[in-house]
Amino acid sequence: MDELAKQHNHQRCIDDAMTQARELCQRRQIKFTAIREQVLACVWAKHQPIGAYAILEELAKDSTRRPAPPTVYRALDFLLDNGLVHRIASLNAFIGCKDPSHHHQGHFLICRHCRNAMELDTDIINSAINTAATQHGFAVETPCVEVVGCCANCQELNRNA
Amino acid sequence: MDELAKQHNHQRCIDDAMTQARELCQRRQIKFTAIREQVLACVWAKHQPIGAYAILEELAKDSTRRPAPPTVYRALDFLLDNGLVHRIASLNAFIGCKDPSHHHQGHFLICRHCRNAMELDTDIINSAINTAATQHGFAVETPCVEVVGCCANCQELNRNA
DNA sequence: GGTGCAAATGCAATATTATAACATTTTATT
DNA sequence: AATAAAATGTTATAATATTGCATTTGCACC
Ligand SMILES: [Zn+2]
Ligand SMILES: [Zn+2]
Ligand SMILES: [Zn+2]
Ligand SMILES: [Zn+2]
Repeated sequence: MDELAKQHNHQRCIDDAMTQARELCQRRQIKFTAIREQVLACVWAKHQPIGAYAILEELAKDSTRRPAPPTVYRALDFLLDNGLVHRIASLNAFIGCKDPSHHHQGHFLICRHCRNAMELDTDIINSAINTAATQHGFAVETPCVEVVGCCANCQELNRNA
Repeated sequence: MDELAKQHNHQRCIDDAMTQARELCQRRQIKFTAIREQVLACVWAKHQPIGAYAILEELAKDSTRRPAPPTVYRALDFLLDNGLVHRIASLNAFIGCKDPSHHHQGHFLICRHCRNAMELDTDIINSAINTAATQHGFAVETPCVEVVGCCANCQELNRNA
């Protein structure tokens, strides 16, 4: 069964992520301010990548006053710099990183139906990229892999439909 | 020596691309109109991905009247649909496809210094992606691989600098 | 040659994503 | 308290992309 299927206790995903973030910021002596925490919570609300302006809408709901775009983008920049979120270029959207303590550029499987994105934790793809790049004398810095397709859960649902 | 190095005769890249496009459109009974041809020529002017608005500027130079954004985007949509160009999501830019007759999603090595993008023609990366995806029951549709780094030529130049 | 249709283009407005520039507030340090 | 640095607020604007509708063009049909 896929980790994103119905049974999964998402509150635990959220709690884990927020706890990891707090601890990571403490270790690194950087500030996990209220805004940064709110933005990270928005990002972790779902396993679907969320856009900056959608985050802005969420923040507007939670407090009486609506923050301006730079507020959200600055928080996102902080979270990106510290590896707490990844940016999905092909969607102009952001998603929480499941392993922020270890610096890396995530690879994502993005379901076209349910919009969930899953971060891969395999080295297979990086190896293949390095092999191909090396053949051309190219020095890899930041590989960006965003695979659109259909997740296991949605394939199952479509079979039953 | 890298194919993008100084020796390479780029006029030939352009001529080949335009000829291929004309023939492909003829075979498929689709229209290679003047605008589409101009846009494709802009895209092929360099090996660097070019943005839609930069294309628009180029078109404005060549004729007295400046086209509106939809003109360029429609031509790009046509070229994308027919595999004549690829979109580089991480740059919001477009680049000519070097093998439009064979339907595929390109993988790109993008140099951070000279901005040239090279399309890979290897299956290694696709295999790795499929392997990783299959482990999660994910059905791959369109893999997007955009690797930023430093090309062979620029590494050479930096060594000498 | 005209008629009608579909595809392509022109055009104006607007949506979406992201950043620049500068003011103000907060926090930590001396 | 004085100072400096970091973070946030605020306004405006840049950059990318799309919607909706009018007009033109190319082409099949009569
Ligand atoms: Zn979850
Ligand atoms: Zn799905
Ligand atoms: Zn060339
Ligand atoms: Zn280079």
